[in-house]
Amino acid sequence: MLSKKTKYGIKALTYLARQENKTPVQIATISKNENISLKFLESILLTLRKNGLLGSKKGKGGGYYLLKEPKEIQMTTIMRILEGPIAMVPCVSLNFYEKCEDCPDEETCAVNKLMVQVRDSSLQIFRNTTLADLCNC
Amino acid sequence: MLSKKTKYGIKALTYLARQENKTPVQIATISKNENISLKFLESILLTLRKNGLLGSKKGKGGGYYLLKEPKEIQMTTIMRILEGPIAMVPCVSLNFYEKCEDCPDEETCAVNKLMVQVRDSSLQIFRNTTLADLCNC
DNA sequence: AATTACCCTACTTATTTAATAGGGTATGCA
DNA sequence: TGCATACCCTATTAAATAAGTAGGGTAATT
Repeated sequence: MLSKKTKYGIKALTYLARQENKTPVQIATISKNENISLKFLESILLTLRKNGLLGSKKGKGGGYYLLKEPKEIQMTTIMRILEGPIAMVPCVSLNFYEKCEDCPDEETCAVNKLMVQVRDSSLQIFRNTTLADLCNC
Repeated sequence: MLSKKTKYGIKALTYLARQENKTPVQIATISKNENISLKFLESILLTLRKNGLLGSKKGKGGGYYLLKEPKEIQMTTIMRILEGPIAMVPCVSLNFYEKCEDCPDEETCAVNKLMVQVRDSSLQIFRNTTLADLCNC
């Protein structure tokens, strides 16, 4: 299940991507337009800034803005920052790999076998989709 | 993230699928061989029985057994019973649909748009994979 | 200097997950 | 008939995560 955090994050990013010029947009503006709890959104945007997707400007006329062109931002990047692993199990994760405690052998594990396929197909979609594809711009 | 319940369920089902004849297999046997907590496995197998995938036999020589041929059991069926929705958000779920509380319009929603694609690609894999594909038989 | 708006920490509530415990009941065989 | 086997069912719990709340601090702009 996709967390609200990720959902809201994607919505906020598309909102910023739809802006004509790169004027900073206030948190409160996004919060209002996208029906997202202000404080919760604040922490999400902060995460996105710390991970290099957003820039921010303080003081009057301040706010958040995209650091790259929407078409340069892959969904894989966004998903990994907000949601974590793309894979459904750690033992098939490329960026967050962890060995299973049970399961003596990954090679012959039925779950592993299946989830590698699911990971790859999701990955293909997330790689081929950019922020520009998600907003109508 | 895939729940342990689903993971264990798939492992148990493949274990049963690998049996030569359809002799019932005891819970304790599966539990031991697949490193699954006995009591937890018990509840998982019960769910699978109630949903028509497994049959059971009580008393001495009893246990669980598959009701269909492994190649007749799609992964979509197993996933929906154990994990629930295939989709990452309820608003794109085919079998567990729910409208979003936020989000005024699904048509123009960026998250919806993306998650429909992810759902479809996962669905394609789960539909084209049967229990027989997962075990080496 | 005042205002605006980001920045950060800590806390809380609800939900879900992954068990665990402890019996109850049906079946088959001696 | 009785006993052992093995499924069947309910309730409880510990831990983790999600989602949000509260409140104040700090930096930048006008």
